[in-house]
Amino acid sequence: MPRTSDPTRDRILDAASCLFYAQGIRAVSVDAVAEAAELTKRTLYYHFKSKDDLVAAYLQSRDQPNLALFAKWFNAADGAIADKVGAIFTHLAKAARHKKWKGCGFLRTAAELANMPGHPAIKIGSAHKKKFEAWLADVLATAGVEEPQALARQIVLLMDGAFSVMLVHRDASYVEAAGKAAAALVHLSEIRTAERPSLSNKSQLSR
Amino acid sequence: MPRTSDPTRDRILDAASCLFYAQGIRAVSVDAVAEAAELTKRTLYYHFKSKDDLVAAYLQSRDQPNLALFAKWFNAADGAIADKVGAIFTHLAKAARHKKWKGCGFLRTAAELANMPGHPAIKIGSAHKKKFEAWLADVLATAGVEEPQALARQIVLLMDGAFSVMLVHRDASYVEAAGKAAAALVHLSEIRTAERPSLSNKSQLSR
DNA sequence: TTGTGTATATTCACTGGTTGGTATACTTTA
DNA sequence: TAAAGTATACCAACCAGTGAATATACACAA
Repeated sequence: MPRTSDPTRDRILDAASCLFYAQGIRAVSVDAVAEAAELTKRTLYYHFKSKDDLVAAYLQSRDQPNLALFAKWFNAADGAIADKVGAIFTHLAKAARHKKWKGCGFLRTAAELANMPGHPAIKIGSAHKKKFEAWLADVLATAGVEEPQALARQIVLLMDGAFSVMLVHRDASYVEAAGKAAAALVHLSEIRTAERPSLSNKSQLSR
Repeated sequence: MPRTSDPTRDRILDAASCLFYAQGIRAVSVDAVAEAAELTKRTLYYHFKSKDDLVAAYLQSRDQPNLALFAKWFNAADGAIADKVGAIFTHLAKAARHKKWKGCGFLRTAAELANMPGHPAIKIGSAHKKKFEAWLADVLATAGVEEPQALARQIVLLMDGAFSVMLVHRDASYVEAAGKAAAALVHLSEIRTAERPSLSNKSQLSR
């Protein structure tokens, strides 16, 4: 029976995460992961049944930490809902300026494995993105925004667009542009909400 | 002296485009390209000095056709500027429903080669995306929209976001959502333009 | 027309290295 | 002792790239 924590497995996963994110899936060999984890390939194959399995585990291990980070950025920000959404992009822009930043691991993996639609790693990526979109729709709904699900999807598109465009241009101002667009779309929803005669006008409408 | 058209080179490029787009860069071997082009690997290496060179040529060959396609979709659409921009997304959504569609080759290549920042293929991708953004800013400016460059960038972010998210979810409704967001942002710019007292109100403002 | 030189274009066979994955035996630990 | 975990050594297939020989095409001279 598997223990709840497995140090060796975690060490492999840490090494795999580092390498896969930095260099890509197919560019990193199982040998390279084993060497980085300071053990032999045979041991790695004792803990993971194949490379595909390892790749899936890599993305799975990034699921909760990533979601938690976005939530932290959102919750730590002051101001109206548009400002809190904007804060996510501001933090993202800062992270994107780091040399080691290489975009979104989920999107890059999906891009690389686009010819394997049923790959477990892509399913994990899909679930991750869905979770983020659902969380965003939830906080938007709580803030009383009109059509929170549609707005959340639009913001996700801007965010993932920024992730991807950055890989081509390496210019963090694209992330800021995405943040401005997101804030504008949030304001637009707030205006629509305020205009609706059946609802009392929201006090947090900043202008 | 090289001829203006080189059938053999073109045949290699066609085979490479097919395979690289369908399966990804590192997933396709030079042998596979040579076999698809019905010649030996050694002949391929006579026309291209390396695989990297071939990859760059592949993207270069997609530059103008892609831009022309977007321009065609835009020009063929009737209505206000927001509708013409929306038409690009509508056509994109239709294309995205095809089984063989695998997103944007430029973005996917950049995602796969993210660990090689100076790779010629990424530079070609960057130039391609810049060209599209500049073209979009130009048509927006011609339509009399406020801040055409900022708006063009936001639309590009939505479009590339749709390209990328589609690889994860395979759900064309994301493209439609991006189109709606783009149209909303265009309308927002038009409203701002109409509100500006120093400019006479534009006649093409549809509503 | 025929022969010859030359640059272009193509092929076969090969290299040295890497790949994902495994058969088997050894070591640790409960 | 028995199971879990690790290591050595190995495999067949594949990889990007190359050396040397060859085939083709065309210019020009005899």
